[in-house]
Amino acid sequence: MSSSKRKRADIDLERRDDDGDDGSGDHQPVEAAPAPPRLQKEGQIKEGEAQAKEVVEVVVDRGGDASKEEIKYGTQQEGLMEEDKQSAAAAAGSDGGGGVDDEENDGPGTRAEDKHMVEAAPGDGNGDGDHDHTAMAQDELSTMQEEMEKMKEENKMLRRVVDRTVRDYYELQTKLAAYQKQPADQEPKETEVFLSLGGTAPAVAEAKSKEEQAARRPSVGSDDTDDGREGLGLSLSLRTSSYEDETRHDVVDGGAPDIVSDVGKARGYALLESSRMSPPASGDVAAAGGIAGQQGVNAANRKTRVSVRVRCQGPTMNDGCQWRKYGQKVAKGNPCPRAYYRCTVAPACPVRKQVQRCQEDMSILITTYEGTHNHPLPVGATAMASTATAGTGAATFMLLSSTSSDAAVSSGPPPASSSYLSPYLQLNSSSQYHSSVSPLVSGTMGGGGAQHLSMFGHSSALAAQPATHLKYPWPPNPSHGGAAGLGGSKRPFWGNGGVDDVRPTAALPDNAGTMASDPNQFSAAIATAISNVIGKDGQTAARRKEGESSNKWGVVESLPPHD
DNA sequence: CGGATTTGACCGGCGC
DNA sequence: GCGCCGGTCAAATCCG
Repeated sequence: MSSSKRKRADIDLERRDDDGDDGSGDHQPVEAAPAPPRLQKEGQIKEGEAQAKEVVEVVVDRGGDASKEEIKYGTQQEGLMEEDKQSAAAAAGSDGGGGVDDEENDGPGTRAEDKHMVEAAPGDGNGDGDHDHTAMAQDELSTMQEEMEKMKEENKMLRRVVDRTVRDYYELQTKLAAYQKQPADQEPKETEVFLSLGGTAPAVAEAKSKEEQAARRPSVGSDDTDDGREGLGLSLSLRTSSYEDETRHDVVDGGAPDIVSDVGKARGYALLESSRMSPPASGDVAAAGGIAGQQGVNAANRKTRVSVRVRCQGPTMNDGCQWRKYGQKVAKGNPCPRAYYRCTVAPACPVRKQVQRCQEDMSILITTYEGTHNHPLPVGATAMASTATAGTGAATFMLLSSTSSDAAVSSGPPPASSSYLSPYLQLNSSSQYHSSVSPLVSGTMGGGGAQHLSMFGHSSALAAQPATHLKYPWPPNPSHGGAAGLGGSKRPFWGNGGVDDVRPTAALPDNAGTMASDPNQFSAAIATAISNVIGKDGQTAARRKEGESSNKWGVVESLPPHD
């Protein structure tokens, strides 16, 4: 107070102390408030949008090393698309015939009902033409059955594809790790690995384009948008490129527009971009010693920056952490005010986040996390939140448990690249989690001490990792944690209720439908994983301008189920 | 009443 | 050196 002029970096901690005095920060935050209700005005999101398609695209650029990874989990154009179409067609057909009106569902299940309707309809009306009706009904019935059969087959096929994709994904990871090992001190050339499901080839294209530079064009949008909305798909792409290319993603700052445009087109995406600004001496970053929070000083310098774009209806994204708004400002280039939040889960948590909406698509929320949490994340924390942490190098590996088969994740050998740690992904639809993805992130802090952070952790996971001694406001049970569970009341912050779109649920490809149910989660998880992985890497680069800082961005785009 | 949010001012970094 | 701009502070206000 007296000395209002303190250097931010240094001050961070000081201030925190202050805060502590004032409000004894440890508690308030904890129980407090759900996401800030106010932003809602800005957002004005319609519910309808919330359900868009499920497209998840994760792009992680490891600028420092000039590598970029892109994972896209989304529109499975062909397969799913077709399915959708058929569904639609079927639905339409039945409607026409049976006059089903109330239920506009398009799922297969509905169809069955429709069928009945069809049969019934004739009956009620007139007694005449029973034969015809009957005949017709039977005819239709058989037709529908055929359709159903087809659909079933398609479903199988899709499932297979998904499985395959997942498998491929892991393989790629492994390969990637291998690549990483290769001496690439300086600027890795462009390594691109794309994994796509359902012929998401376009995704790749997009990825490239993106990389190409701000020229973020339609790729993303087009791809997803076009077909995306109708179907689900999953694609993953990994790429490594020299960071020069990516120097400019102003996304975070004024750049918003850039991405926005992108996103705008994409209509409904959630982008997760992660970048980290860290000093050239990347290596240290991690080593820096642990908890950034405590090392406030350095922390400032080695801040991890992760930007997440999510189509979110809520005022803010429910990332599982508790935030306190400390400022708001209108940044140049985007009329939408940018809100500044500080993590209040732990008294001295250095993590901050900026939330801003895309000017073009208000439904898209751009959340930028900065710093590393110095405390374990709430069970309900989302992957995104973790991202930040992970980025700092806290995360050594990530675990998305998945029941689903092949996903056999833990595959790859720890990636070894000097700074690169490969994530172990496991997609799991565990019973407890409502079949939600529960990624667990645990990281080793460079300092040698190992700290484990868990995002959506399983209780077990948490248990296993005694991380810090902080008291957590949230119950260890995943049951609560699952974002889903928190109904909205005022519970722990993450309780925001389903909040925004980020509802952990999705599971893997076990069933395309499931995936569809919430891709966001999945995407988020993936994004996190990726970012984590990448995050570890030494990143260098443009630490100066934030705009540029984006050397390495992880972008996750996720669209809610059908628009 | 306590805590969170709002909002204008201030500060420091960066580009010109 | 100046101005712009993003980020943060802190008093005032709002909310539960």
